[in-house]
Amino acid sequence: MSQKSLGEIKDIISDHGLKVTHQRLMIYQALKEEKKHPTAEIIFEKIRKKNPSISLGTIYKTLEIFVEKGLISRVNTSEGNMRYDGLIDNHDHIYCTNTKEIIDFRDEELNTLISNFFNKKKISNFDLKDVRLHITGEKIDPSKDVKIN
Amino acid sequence: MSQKSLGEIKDIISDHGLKVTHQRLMIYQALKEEKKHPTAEIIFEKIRKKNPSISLGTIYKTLEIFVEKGLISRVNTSEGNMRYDGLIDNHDHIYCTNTKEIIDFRDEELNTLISNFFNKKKISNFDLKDVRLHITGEKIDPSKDVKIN
DNA sequence: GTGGCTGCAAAGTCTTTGCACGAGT
DNA sequence: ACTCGTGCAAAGACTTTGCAGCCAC
Repeated sequence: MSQKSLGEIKDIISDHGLKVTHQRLMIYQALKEEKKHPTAEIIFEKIRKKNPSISLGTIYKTLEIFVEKGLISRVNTSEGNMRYDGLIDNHDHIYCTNTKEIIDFRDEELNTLISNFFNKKKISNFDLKDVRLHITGEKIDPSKDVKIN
Repeated sequence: MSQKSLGEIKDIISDHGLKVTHQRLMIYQALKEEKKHPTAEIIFEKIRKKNPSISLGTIYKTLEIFVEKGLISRVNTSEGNMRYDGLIDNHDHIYCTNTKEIIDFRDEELNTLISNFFNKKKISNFDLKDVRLHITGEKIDPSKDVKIN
């Protein structure tokens, strides 16, 4: 379902008023594939294997443009670097303090709970756009995945 | 209630196994006073007015130690810098995208809602420590405060 | 007195910027 | 063709580090 064809990706990019270049296709794809909310550096290393001529500056510029145009989003962290998220649907993040992983968490019941709450709880002088949960903790066995029951 | 005397602050610092120094007292106080979750730079400028000899390096080192020892906490951001929070009770943050302010949000009903949810929703191979909300949006009138009704 | 703390400056990391060349429409 | 995007390298912002001297305990 979330796997997109090359043609679809081209459309997404050009629909946002951007030229479709090889670099942009690769950056977009790399981010979609990478589930762990990578840094610019990680995307750079990943793409470089197939395409050694790409530059880190381009990765930064492109990610910034994608964020600006709303194709992707930034992830909040308390580490000193930026991480990106290729999925822009309404979901939450689980932060693992030992492995530094950021894992997606999706739950419809929770989303409903939260939006019901903020429908009655009004905040004045504020135009609310989005509410996300930051779930913090640590993996018990770092070699295995976290699983949501 | 949250206003602490000098003696109380000294106790907090030494109870965490740290030497009580003038710089630490000032850094701790500055952070408690500052409601907007300041950067190291902002704390530096604030303290410098009264005490011009303090160094930025000390601010960074001290904040880092305070975080490590649990006296204060870091705030997650998607900007390129670190911000700190002097209040470590369970509360959420409102992020204003135009003024870059981070405003505290406290609601007992919401805390209960969330903790009830995570009591039944189990995440395996994960030791959950903390759940916080990131409320994003923007001030309608940037010159006035956001008010929670 | 001793070990931890501070100030200073230098180094390090991450990110942005400027510019000439190259590619997409 | 014209404009926008890319690569490179330099600059910038933020943070960490090393070390000599200083201070709390």
